[in-house]
Amino acid sequence: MTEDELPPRRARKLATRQALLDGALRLLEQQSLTSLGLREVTREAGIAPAAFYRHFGDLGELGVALVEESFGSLRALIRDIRTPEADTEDVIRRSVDLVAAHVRAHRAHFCFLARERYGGVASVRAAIAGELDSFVRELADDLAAQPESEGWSAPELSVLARLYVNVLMLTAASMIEAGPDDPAAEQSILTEALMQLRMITVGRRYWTENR
Amino acid sequence: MTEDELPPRRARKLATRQALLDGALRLLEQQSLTSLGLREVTREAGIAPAAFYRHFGDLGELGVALVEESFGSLRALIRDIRTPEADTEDVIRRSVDLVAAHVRAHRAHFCFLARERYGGVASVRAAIAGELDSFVRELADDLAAQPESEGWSAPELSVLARLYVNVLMLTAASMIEAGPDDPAAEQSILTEALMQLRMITVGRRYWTENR
DNA sequence: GAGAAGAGCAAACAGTCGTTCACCGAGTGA
DNA sequence: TCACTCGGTGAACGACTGTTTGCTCTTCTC
Repeated sequence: MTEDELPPRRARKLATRQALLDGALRLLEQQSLTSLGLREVTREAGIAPAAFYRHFGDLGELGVALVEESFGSLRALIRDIRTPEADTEDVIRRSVDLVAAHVRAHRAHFCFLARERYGGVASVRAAIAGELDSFVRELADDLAAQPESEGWSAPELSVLARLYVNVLMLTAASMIEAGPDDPAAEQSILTEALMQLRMITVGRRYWTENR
Repeated sequence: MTEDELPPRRARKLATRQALLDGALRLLEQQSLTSLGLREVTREAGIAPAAFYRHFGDLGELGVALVEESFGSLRALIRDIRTPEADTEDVIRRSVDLVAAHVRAHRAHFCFLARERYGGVASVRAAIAGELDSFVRELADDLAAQPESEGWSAPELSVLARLYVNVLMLTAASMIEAGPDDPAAEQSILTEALMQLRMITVGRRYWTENR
């Protein structure tokens, strides 16, 4: 096994930086980024207020860092969803299951993304939009590689991909809003998402002959 | 023509209440409800901080009132969209146009709704969700009355209606994010929304034979 | 026209806020 | 080993916060 691989100096700095991110994320489950206080965050992280400036110049910077962290864990989910060959129904079903599992495992991250996607900090909104765009592009590429996409133009595939992504993001947001302790509500949200994805996919199948 | 119809006492009270709502809405274009300050709002409305309590016990109460006001203007839009008989393509096109016009006319209201739909104040989130639910129910009823809905169950119609509503709400949110002075971006958002609605509608047409 | 009601005000309350500053002490690199 | 870098500290700053209190002055009610 390898050693820590990091000089203790940098390691400690990264650790308290992470403490700041974790503390902020915890607080952001109940409020929005614009209402977050610098002292509040440092209190939650267990450091002095002034130490904040050693890591971020601004609470907005911390917000952007949180976006990167959130999408970092999302990328694993995306990689799991992207399986080139499989029955369409299976892909849909597995996508919904994976999103559900991921929301359960990273509730705070999704809560943050849902809240700040149209929140009050422009730089954070832009960061989220950019990450979602690259997600949409990846999905559009995957869709393009499938035989069902014969006769589809690139813009059409992009629009379809965004529709899929939006449904999944709204599903995640609904799960967050339902709370973690309501399996019945969660189940109905997931079956609804399943049906919406199926409807869209039926539309996709007959699109070229009805466009 | 009729007189003011209102005792001057109540009229004045309603006027300053409206000034509070207007001022808050103006501030909420750049921040979120949880970060809104009571003094900030009263300053914007031109009254003393203490006078706030004559109208609302709480900033959350003001938020709920803003939800009602926002959906009040939305209801006019919904009534316009609901036209029993028309070609499906026409309905889609007209819906997108109406949403676009309504966003342009009531930008601040949509900005508020997009931001607080998953924002930090639970009572406001609940109020928005409730209004959206009743919107979904109305649309589902309209859809049920159409001949294309033969063979559809009530839950299926509800799911479809929610999908339509979500697309329209996300379209509005995208328009807000693009800003009022970018006609090119606005046009591409609207054509994307149009295509998404068409794809869903194709799915609807072939749903019963592919479900 | 007298008295009650109530919308709005200024002032004061104890807190909290973001930011700056000099300073400490442990890790770093020669 | 010695100078140095630098993450973290505690104190202090003025500004701003939500809420309460007692008070005006207009409007309503009888």
